[in-house]
Amino acid sequence: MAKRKLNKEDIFVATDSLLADVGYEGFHFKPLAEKLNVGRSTIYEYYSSKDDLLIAYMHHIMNQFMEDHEKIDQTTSVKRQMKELIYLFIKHDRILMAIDLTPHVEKNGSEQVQHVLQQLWSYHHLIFQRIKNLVAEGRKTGEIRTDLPVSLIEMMLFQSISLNKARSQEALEEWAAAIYELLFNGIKKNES
Amino acid sequence: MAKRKLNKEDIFVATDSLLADVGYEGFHFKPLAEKLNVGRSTIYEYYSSKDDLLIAYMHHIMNQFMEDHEKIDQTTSVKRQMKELIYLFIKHDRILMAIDLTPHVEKNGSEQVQHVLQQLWSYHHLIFQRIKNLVAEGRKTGEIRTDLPVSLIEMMLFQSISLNKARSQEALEEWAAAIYELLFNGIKKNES
Amino acid sequence: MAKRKLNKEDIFVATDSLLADVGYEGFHFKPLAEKLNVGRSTIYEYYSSKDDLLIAYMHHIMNQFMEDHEKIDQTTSVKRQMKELIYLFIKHDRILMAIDLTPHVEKNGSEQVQHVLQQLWSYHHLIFQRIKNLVAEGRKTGEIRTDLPVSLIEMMLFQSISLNKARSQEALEEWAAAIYELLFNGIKKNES
Amino acid sequence: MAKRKLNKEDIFVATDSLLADVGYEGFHFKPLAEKLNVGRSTIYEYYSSKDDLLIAYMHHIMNQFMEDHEKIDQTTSVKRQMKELIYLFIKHDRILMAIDLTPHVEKNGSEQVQHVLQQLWSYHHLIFQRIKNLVAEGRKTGEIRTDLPVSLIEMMLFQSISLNKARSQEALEEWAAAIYELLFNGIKKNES
DNA sequence: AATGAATGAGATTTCATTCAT
DNA sequence: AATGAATGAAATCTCATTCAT
Repeated sequence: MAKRKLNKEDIFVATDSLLADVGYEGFHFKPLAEKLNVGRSTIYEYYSSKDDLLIAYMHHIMNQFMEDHEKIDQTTSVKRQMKELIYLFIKHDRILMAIDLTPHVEKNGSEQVQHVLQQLWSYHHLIFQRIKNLVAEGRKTGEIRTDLPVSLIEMMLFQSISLNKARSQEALEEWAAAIYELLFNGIKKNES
Repeated sequence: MAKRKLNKEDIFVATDSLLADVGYEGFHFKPLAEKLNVGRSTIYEYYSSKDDLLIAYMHHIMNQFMEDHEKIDQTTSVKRQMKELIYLFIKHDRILMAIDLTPHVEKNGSEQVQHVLQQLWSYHHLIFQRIKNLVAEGRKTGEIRTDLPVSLIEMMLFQSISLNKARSQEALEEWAAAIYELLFNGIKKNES
Repeated sequence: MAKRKLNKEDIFVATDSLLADVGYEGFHFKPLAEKLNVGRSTIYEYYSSKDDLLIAYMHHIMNQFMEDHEKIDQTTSVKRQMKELIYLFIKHDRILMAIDLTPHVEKNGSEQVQHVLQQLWSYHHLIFQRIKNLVAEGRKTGEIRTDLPVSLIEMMLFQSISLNKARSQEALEEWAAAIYELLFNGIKKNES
Repeated sequence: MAKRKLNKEDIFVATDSLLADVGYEGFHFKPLAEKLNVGRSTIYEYYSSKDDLLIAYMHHIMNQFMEDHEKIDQTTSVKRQMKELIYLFIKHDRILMAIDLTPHVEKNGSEQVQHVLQQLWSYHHLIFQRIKNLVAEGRKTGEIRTDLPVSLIEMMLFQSISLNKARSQEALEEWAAAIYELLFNGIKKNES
């Protein structure tokens, strides 16, 4: 086996960390290479362009989420499903970042890229659709108020993904539960 | 016979519109100059650099918010104050955009810039502090639940700024009210 | 009028000279900029990419040729027309170089470029078709031998473009006449 | 248990084919290695650089030609010799490609390379000289017209090498004969 | 002998900024 | 005050070549 320093997994980790630090702009191969302790051009041995890398990264993140997402039992109550969904959002907090990358990459329409983007978009759509359906169902079953704009509820749920800054791994579930609590029952103290 | 074409106010308007359209990346002097119908170099007569312009813009946005913000009557109930604060967030939805600019500008530490940034940061801090105080007070007065993490409540309130996409001007108040409703009473239907 | 050093005509001249020196590869913006005594990036103010410049150059060359080409009286004898055509080839010896550029540029299919390429190709085609027609007609009128492969005659005529290396301007006509003589009557001494 | 996969002959064949396909630019070690089914770096075991390989290739092509060339009987008539020479050009159509490589390699003056280039140049020169001598002799013996520029006749003969695109192997001789016919007797139909 | 991996040099391109008028 | 023109720094990408196994 020859000189082996790098692998795609390493690159994902560094990409993730760099993106989290500086966002899409500011995401250049120079700092990425520095993080990985390799020459800038080495990365091109693994991904033939910046877009290529980002697409692969997005795919990776999305897939991880979709895998977990499919495990949610769709036969239980809306409340229960929403609780789980929120938990997933918190656990996979990178999807928001990944989704935010889409518009930047969409520009260059190189064949292959377009195809993967299509799939990513369908995932994105699926996630949002999932929320929409849950809210609609919750309204029917009387679990969710009908006097609030649906779009607001949907957006609020979706936004909850981004409420995860700097959480410790263990506390994830509790944090997700708290978000659920807040969204469902509000912050007002109910007199008992 | 100097053509009086341009003034700082015009530049702010164009900056705001361009930033809203394309975000920080994509914000270049070429399109900005096109929007203003002047030569690219003309803008340098008013701001000595891109950072300079952005700093001034951020300052402008912040000031507008702070002005309104000071009008909030701090002697009324926490609920009332929070309602008004949310309304202000919705009305001044540009502050989030302005705040997001900070990390991009921070890079180069040119003396003057650093000073203005400091002030902007203090504003940012002040806004967040305001939320913190309200939440703390609400907890004391029993208006706000104590079984939810304070930081979550604070973040959720702060995030509400970004829930303003594509609202019509008239509907602002209703939208703000809905957000308030959601946050305070939750999305769960209460059996009456 | 502001600092004016450069114009598109200058760039064409330098492009022509550089292409003649080093061909398509070896044609880089660095030496071109040096020839023009400007910074490398300055050229981008005039042409937004290397392809862009080359396309414009090809267009320029082709147009010059087509202009002259249309002046040929198509009602005279095949011999006369061919003589004139050969003269044009010699005079516009750059078209061969321009045509040779086509395959290099064709790769990147940016919208606008494709369109201009189409036109260039139609010119190229037109030129070759012109030769084909003349040869066919000459065979009918008995001016041209029928015992030689048509394609060979066509190729030989077309190749004559490239026989122009380092001719002095004044001698062009004589040189063209000599080529015509050679092609028509051969190099063999006819015993009179 | 070393896999005996590669030898210089294989590399020549692949080089020839790749050069014919894509020309000098486009001639990279990556596609070459793919054609050979070896790793890119393996080629360096045989040639220490791209230039090295190309020089060797040119040498190879030239030698093949020179070998055949020496077989031409220099005591027969000019016409006969010229006919044979044209045939050789057609048969060894690769020399033109090889000669075209020269300017690309000349750039870097690594000692060894320069020496081989010198030799190649002498071959090139020798070929052209051969034509020159034949033409001069033909003029003396009255086989060739003296009213045409010598240089034109020489160039025309030399150019005939490139008239070989896509000929089938069997037809080579006939094609060469046709070229000879055209050059010697012209394309004009002689009234019998 | 063969090769996977890494890399540095150089080419293309973008854009904020300066300069001369 | 306004601007057309020029430019340098930095980013993306390619490829010949080297290195360690």
